[in-house]
Amino acid sequence: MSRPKQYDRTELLDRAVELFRNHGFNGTSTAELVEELGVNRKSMYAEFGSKQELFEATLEHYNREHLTRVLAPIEAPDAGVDAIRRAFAGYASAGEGWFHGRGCLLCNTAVERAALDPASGRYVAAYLDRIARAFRHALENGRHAGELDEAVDLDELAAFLTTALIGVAACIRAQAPPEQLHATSRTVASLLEMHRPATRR
Amino acid sequence: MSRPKQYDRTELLDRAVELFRNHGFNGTSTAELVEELGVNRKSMYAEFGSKQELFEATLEHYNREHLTRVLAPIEAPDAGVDAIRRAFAGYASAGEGWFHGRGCLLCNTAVERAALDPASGRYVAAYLDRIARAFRHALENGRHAGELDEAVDLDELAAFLTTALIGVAACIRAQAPPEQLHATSRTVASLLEMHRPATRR
DNA sequence: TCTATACGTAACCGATTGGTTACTTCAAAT
DNA sequence: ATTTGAAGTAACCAATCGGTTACGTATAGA
Repeated sequence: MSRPKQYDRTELLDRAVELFRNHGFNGTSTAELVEELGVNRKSMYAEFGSKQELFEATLEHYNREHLTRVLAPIEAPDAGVDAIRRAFAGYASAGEGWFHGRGCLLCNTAVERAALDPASGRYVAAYLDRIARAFRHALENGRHAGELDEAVDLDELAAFLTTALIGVAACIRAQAPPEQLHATSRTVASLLEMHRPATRR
Repeated sequence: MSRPKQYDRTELLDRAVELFRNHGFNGTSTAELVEELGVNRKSMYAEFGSKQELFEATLEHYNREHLTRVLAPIEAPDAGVDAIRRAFAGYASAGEGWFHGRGCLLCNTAVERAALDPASGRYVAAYLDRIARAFRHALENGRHAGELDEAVDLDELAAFLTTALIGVAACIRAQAPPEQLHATSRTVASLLEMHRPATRR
């Protein structure tokens, strides 16, 4: 064979996540990518092809690695209503800390690129669908566990939770007051609580 | 005096709203602005100074004109709980039509620029505050009209509605399924309904 | 040790970026 | 009618954009 690669693709993608999340696609130049990824320009193009393809690989990586960790509580097989509640509380708290002003790469992409770039649009559509299905899954578990009234429309509630989660992510990116996010989390929790069957309350 | 202007500043700003809303700040070049505004490059710079200043003038214009119309129902002196309900229903419907894939300039700016550009950040913060105060105002009216339980924390509910509204705007921009937005609208309505005083229900 | 092969380096490419300069046009006040 | 001063025009600017080329380098297999 020949000289082995002196970089790790996964590490490069992790750094690309940081750049694209902070500055967006248009706001990140190839010069910045070369510098922050710590790789040579030629190697970067050899590995990813183009800025657009690097961006798509970054979205793919973010969805597979980062989002999987973030959504783990509600995607867990045994997730129930409480997982949803704790997830929102967790996101609200994250908005105060490290994520403040950063937000979620896929939510940022949803606003910056989805309507302009078909490839980004497909990733965003899959992202919204993944979230909605995760909520739907946790809500179904909750109903089976008797945490939700039979009259509740689970698809409708899952759609609402999806929009609310995007709202939280967008507001974290917008550097909204942390109290706004906590209030949102508490209100979502109270909504779920209101849907508990009366007999079990 | 001298030769009068051959353009109308307000018309220019309306066209700039379209461009910046559709392609974002970074995605809109000065060449596009010159062409779509239908004004000469020199005149554009004479009128606005720089792309950044034009963008800020556009945000100001959008907030003063467009948002004032959009928020009118909930900012109206006599707005109550029903105004909030109808506003969300209206936004959800708008997402199916002309706004689909466009969204709201200030919500888009919240995600694309707020964390990177202090001037944009200030406009976005004022925007979030305006929305929260509008909701708070309508909720107060609603309580006085006996539409809301005394136990409800109006600030908390207003903060939640603000996040939810940003979520709707972001999802419209992201070209989310229209049904998701209607489901969100209906769930928000049901939440408000649940807070009606029992004696009046 | 030699060689084939893919990696790393750096200079470079035309196109586009935001912004300016030198000049012409035109309408209002004299 | 003349003067005046800002509006309009178009060519132009350096800097940066995303991407490529030519060349030097290092390593695995022979």
